[in-house]
Amino acid sequence: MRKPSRMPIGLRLANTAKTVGRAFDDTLAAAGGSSPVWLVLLTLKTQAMASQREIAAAVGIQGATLTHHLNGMERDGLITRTRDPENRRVHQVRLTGQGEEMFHRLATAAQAHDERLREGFTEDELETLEKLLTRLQANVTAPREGA
Amino acid sequence: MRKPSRMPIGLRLANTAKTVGRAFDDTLAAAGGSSPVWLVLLTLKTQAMASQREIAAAVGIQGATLTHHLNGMERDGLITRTRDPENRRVHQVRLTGQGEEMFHRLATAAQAHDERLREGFTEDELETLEKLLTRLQANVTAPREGA
DNA sequence: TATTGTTATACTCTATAACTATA
DNA sequence: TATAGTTATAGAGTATAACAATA
Repeated sequence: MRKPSRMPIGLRLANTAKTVGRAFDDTLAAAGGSSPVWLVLLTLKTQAMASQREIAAAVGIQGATLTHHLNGMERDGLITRTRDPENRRVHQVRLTGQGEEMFHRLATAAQAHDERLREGFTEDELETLEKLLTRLQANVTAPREGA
Repeated sequence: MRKPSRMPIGLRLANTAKTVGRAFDDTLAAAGGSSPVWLVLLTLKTQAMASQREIAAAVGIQGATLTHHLNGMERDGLITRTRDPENRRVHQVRLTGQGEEMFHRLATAAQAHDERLREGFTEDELETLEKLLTRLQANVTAPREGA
């Protein structure tokens, strides 16, 4: 006879994500950034030639929401937006020097956060955790019969 | 030689929580509720005699934020607030009949969500996941030398 | 017509500061 | 003075709908 999990796994996940996410937000804020700004910068550096549609998809937000963040980032001198001469509908988003600096500052902060997070975990445990999280996400992403 | 985790675990956690959380929000919304309302109702049913301070702590929000939600829930007829005659500073929050109904509706929705989430997981895996999440949270909750 | 992105507007959750009532 | 809670205000993140520009 085994004692079942006493708490819904979704609630456990939400609690953990809330606590960890707030700690991360604090870390980013101390470095002068925020979570969406960091995700946008990371996407720009990782997927160099991304259109705004692609960036929004990568960050997991709507296009209009991305525009909102890009407006702020442009105002703060982190990015520039210019039209693509090949297809003038597309706006090319590029990092400025300040944007590069911000990226590196936030990358450092993010790395410190992640090292703190990993403390006491073995590589195997991290891999296990990552796989379990992926499966959890898949369960919710998979199309349902009813939908 | 082992291949290290390719993605920061914090990012993996945030992604999963975002996807799963949104699915849960949709589920609750379809049942006429929301995440904070569900957490408040759950706390009221679980810790019967909670003061607002305790409810706020259990839900993980500030007192003023809780007041905001309770105002909405009172307006919607889910709860009543009366002063405790023993200590008139304390407000006793109680579920109305409608509040009970809402609780059961959301509980059903939450259970369905969690069953979907657990699909394909063994009890052992869920327990492992729960323990790993708890350790992750502890890493961020623990006091730092620098703080 | 379809696609890319912006503008206008608004909603939800959250928070801090100042306040009232009570002890 | 200290505690419980509320009010006023604001800010961050997100979203939808309507629109403009381009293809």
